[in-house]
Amino acid sequence: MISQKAKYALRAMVVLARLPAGETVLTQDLADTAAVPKRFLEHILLDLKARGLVASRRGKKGGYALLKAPESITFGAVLRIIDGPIAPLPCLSQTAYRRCADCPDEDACEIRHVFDQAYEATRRVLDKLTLRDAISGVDERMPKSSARAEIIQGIGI
Amino acid sequence: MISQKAKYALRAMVVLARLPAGETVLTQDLADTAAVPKRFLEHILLDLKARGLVASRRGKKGGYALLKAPESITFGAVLRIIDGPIAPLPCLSQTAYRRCADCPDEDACEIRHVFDQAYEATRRVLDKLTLRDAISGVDERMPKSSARAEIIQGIGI
DNA sequence: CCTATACTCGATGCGTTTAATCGAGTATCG
DNA sequence: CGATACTCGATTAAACGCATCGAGTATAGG
Repeated sequence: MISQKAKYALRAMVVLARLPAGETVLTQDLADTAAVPKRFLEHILLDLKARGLVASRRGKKGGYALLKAPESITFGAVLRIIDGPIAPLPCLSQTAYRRCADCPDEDACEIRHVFDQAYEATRRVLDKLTLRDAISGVDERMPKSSARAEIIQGIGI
Repeated sequence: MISQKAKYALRAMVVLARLPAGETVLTQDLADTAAVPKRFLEHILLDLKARGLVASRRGKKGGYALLKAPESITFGAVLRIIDGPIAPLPCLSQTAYRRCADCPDEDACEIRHVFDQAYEATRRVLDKLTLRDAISGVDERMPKSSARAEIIQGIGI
């Protein structure tokens, strides 16, 4: 199960992905739209910002916007930022490899071998599907990727 | 990530799957072989027993053995017993469906749609691969499925 | 330049889960 | 009948999840 926090993050990112080009959204509005506790959302957005997925502007007329095009933000990327490694075993993680303490030989580990296959199947989905995939088909009239640069420009990064 | 407990359970089950026909193994020996704290293993085995995956005999010459053939015990089955639902979202679980509290319309949930695909990919692996798959190729001289009935017989279930 | 607005961010609370350990109880073999 | 070994509820310490609070800082607009 993914964490509640990850669910919040993904819902917020989907809202941001639907945002018209050049617009930002206030944390409060984002919290209302995505149904996320505002105080909690702040922390989530800071994490996403630190990893370069969103940008923010302070003060009046402030708010958040995506820093990358929706089609270049995968579900896997968001999930890793919020929940950490997706891999079912630490010894399978690409982003945070850690040897199992009590495992003498990884290549001989039957459990690792099975979960390797499971993980690969999962990755093929989560590292492929993007925010664009999530919102397309549901609402066709949204800002196209070409307009995304303006948002970044407009926010002054 | 799967829990440490699930790792223990799977390691223990792999050891049991390798056991020659008709034999049982003491909890202590199983704990040593699979590198699991004995006291903790007892609880794990009780869970697996309650769900019909293993059988036990008390007293001298007691111990544990598989109650089903290794090829009919999937990794998913063990995982569900120990860690609960495998599904990344409660609203996707077949075994423990639960609506997300703040979701007005499941069919319109973009997050659900993406994770549905991820989950299906995972299930295709975990609900297909069995203990037999795990041990075959690593050690070819092990009890074949036909011998499994004797174990069940021998243990008096 | 001043102030209302809104992002920043460390600290804290607290209930749940995880990963065990303990000890008393009970069944079984020889 | 006694040694062995499974049974099982109680307890525990640490970590984690899910937030909330308050003080701080940057910015737009008057």
